[in-house]
Amino acid sequence: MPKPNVREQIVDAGLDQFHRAGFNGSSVDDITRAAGVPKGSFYNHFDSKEDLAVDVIERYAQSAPDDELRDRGRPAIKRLRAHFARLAADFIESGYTRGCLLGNLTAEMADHSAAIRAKLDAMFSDWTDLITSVIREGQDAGEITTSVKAQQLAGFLLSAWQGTLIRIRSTKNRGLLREFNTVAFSVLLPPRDTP
Amino acid sequence: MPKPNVREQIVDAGLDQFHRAGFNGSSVDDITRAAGVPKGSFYNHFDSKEDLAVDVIERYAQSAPDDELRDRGRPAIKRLRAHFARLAADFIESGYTRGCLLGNLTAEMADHSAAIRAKLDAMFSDWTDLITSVIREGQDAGEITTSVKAQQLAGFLLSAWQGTLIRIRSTKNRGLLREFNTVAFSVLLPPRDTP
Amino acid sequence: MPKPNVREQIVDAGLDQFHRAGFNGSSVDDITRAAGVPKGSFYNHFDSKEDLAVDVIERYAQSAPDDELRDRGRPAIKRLRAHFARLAADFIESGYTRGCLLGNLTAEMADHSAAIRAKLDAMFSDWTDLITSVIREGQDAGEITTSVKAQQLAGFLLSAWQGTLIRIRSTKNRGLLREFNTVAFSVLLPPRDTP
Amino acid sequence: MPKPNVREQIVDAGLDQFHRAGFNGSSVDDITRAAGVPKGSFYNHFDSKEDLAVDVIERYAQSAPDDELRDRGRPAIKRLRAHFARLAADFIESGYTRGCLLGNLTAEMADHSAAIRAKLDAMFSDWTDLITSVIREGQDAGEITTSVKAQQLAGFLLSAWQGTLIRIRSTKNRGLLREFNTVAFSVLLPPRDTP
DNA sequence: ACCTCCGGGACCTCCCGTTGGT
DNA sequence: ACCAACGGGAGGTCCCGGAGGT
Repeated sequence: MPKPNVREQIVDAGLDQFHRAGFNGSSVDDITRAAGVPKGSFYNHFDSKEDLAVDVIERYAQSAPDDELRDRGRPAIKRLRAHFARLAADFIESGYTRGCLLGNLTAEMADHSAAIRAKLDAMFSDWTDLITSVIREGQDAGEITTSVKAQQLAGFLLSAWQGTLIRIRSTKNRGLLREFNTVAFSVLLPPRDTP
Repeated sequence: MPKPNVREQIVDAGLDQFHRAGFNGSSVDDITRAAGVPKGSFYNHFDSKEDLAVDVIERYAQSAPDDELRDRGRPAIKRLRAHFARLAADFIESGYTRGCLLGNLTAEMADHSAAIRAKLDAMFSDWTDLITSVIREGQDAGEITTSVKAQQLAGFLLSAWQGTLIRIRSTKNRGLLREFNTVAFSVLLPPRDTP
Repeated sequence: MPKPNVREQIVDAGLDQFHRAGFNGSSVDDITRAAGVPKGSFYNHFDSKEDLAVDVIERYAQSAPDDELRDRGRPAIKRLRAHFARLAADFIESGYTRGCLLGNLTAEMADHSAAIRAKLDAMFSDWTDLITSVIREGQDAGEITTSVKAQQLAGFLLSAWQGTLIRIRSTKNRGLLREFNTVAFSVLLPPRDTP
Repeated sequence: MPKPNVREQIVDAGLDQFHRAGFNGSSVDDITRAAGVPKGSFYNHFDSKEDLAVDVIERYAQSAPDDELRDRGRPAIKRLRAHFARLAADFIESGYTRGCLLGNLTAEMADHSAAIRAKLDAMFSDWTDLITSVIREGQDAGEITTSVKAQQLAGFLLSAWQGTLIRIRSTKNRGLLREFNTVAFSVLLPPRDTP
């Protein structure tokens, strides 16, 4: 058991703060106070708040749940549905707050910090890749029959999910989750037959 | 009304600043300086920066282009495509910056300002309503044949668009626009025949 | 019946505000808002906030209760006791807040505004004169037998009262009222005989 | 401790400023400028201006002269007279300005800051206790013979003193000092015999 | 006579990042 | 390596008073 690591505590606290209040809404002071470390210590571990954000994004992505996606024993579509259902459950539990840190920081910081944007891009990319591979497996198994390429489908699902989170946060209407589940997934389904 | 309207100038400048830098990233000083009015005048017109944001959101929504949607002479799907193509063109022209103010402010402020959230909700709602009516017309005309309800389709399109903007801003890869155009719209199209 | 007088309303509101929050704690905006008059009107009626304070002090003194003191049918000491009992009752009812506006403004402003100080002096002087005349009547009637001059007794009573208000506001202990009633008044009483 | 203590300097300057201009009349800028420290440093040491006021009150009370009261070699009444004479001398020297910080802050802030009120209460209480003990010694020695309890006498003396300061500041008439010396102290004296 | 709108400046507070001593 | 103290500057807000139109 490693001794309580100051840097880790700061990253943890930073993750929570950034998720709650955004980058500009979180002060270094807020973060160190929440971490229970002296404020002065911050700059021993990070060059800047921006630097912390990069680490926070990494940690957020690493600790995001992806068990459902990686469960190779199940059909691809079930894995995808389970994945987003899990994300939705967490979101509902929070009372439709916070949303996805990757989306939030993109909206807030993409134009202002190249380092943060690049990290967000990488994490989105990992996520897309993972979903792409699941879709590809579904295609190989014949479960997914659309002609659209796996990577595009993956990217689209992620975009639709991000947008759904945003819109639910503004409307506080969870009905949009149902739309996501039915409409977004419909693009994976085999073409419907004409009667 | 001879005197240049200070309030209007502040709203204009606030719109631009909030769009560029977000709510917390824009200072009242930035805004009044950009508006060319003395900072001290700000509070003659607005109770707070939050109060300004509410007005800015209103103005953003009102000045958003919706001609394409309202052009009742064209088929519904063409109108929808033209609408999002117009939004996309503006976005491309900006170099994939800024995104949609409604989405950005939702991501940043929905959990922290009830007034802002409510305004965002209302504007999203207007937008959804407009799209819903177009879709409904398309359904009535037999162009749109999916069984999903018009309102759900409209909501989904909007979410997908918001998410697409977010993800493009992080990846700087306009490929996602193509995904939106093909995949998102596919849900409107008549069921494809199996060969 | 004169039509609702803007100036009067400002003075009334100013009295209340100054009494609650002091001179520096009350803004012109607070006052005009409380008065229900447009803020811009203020300077049509008063040269400055200081100028208003002078009027407020006058009004405060004029509207202070002095019926008990003027009731020439009763013995002087009873009139004095009734006077301070009335002031005490008002003070208790307020929850030991506000104190005496004359004392408060003296503490806050005497060193900083000659005009205010002069007005306070005048009002204190009127009050002392009134009490002096009551004491003098008591002396003439043989009720008050101390050798101290009436004016000194009056001044002392007023000082003791002001100090009592101050101290009660800090301690929230109304016990000091009893001290005032017994100890301060004892100086008026005839020398006690040793049995 | 080699480094000039910034916090101490701020407290010193704050004491002087609050005493001269009151709480609302003193800005943090005034105080830090007088202290010769950068304004930005203020909030490293105090949570708020209110927080500083609490410390200032403590320091004011601690540095108040009480040698005369503690000089157990002298008769109690002489000690009390010497104490108030000393306070009066300081007050006269100031040109009847400033008064007592405890009384001033009570008048200005008692209704608006619980923390300040509580501190004022404590300091008044210490002061009363000290005077009470002197009076009690006088009673034990038979110098003070009134039947009133020592604590009430002490409280009354303090109230009368506070009120006297207030009234002198408004009238600029030091005659009230004489009244305090003769009338207020008379309550300590043994009952006068009738000739 | 009135009052909307204006404005320069100051209010308290907090920011992010550094420095110097341990 | 740590961190208390620091610091210049900005944060949002509100101040008192005046100018200019009705």
